[in-house]
Amino acid sequence: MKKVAKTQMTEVPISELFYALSDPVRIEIVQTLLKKDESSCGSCKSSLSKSTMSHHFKVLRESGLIEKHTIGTTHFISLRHKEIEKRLPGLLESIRKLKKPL
Amino acid sequence: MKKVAKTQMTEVPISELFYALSDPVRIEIVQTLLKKDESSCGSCKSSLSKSTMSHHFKVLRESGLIEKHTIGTTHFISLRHKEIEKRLPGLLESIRKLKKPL
DNA sequence: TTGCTAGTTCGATAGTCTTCGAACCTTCAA
DNA sequence: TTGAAGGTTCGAAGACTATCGAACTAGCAA
Repeated sequence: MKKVAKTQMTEVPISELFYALSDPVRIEIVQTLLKKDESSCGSCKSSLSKSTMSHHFKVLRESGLIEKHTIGTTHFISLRHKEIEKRLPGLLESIRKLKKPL
Repeated sequence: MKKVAKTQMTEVPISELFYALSDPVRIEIVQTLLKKDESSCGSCKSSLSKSTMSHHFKVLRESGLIEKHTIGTTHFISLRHKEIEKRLPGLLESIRKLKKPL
């Protein structure tokens, strides 16, 4: 039986999770995911370069907020709703309602 | 009529609020305030220097999470419960329950 | 194979953050 | 007035961050 190295939400310190949300770009990504439920990386359009966006996705992933599953050449990302709700109930609903400036 | 320059919670971008919570030291301060309800700066004891602690209090204050009222030579700080609850309902209750490592 | 698409990784740069000790400020008490 | 207590501010050091373009990787189609 192979052990899947899936990041457990509870392993990540909560400060890291808040850190992931401390950047307006990343909050906007989360909001996009809340609307679309799932999305390819590219569909989170932004004026930033793709390497910068890739960096932000990585931060979100390592904080345990999102996860990625690749289908062919497209990398789909989605929020880890259950885990987030378990740790910080209501947070996602609050973020959904936020308006700019983030 | 003098204008009181009290920071309005809604003026501060939400990313700044999350940033304030992205440091374990500051989360611990918030937890302390949740237990004691109000506290002097000095009572949030820590191994860090007082200038460092002062810095963290400033970050928390500027993010709108805490406020300060001075009585004599002691500076009391307290959480801005209502404002926080309005913007991020349930957050404080979640933070109260958090265990180390933060 | 070749080339395209969609992302990741690398190296660099400029800016920001945490932390400290030293110096400073303010209030109160002797 | 002097001194102590409780914080704040300053300047500096070292670590970390956001951002970019360039180079790279993996899957798919022609």
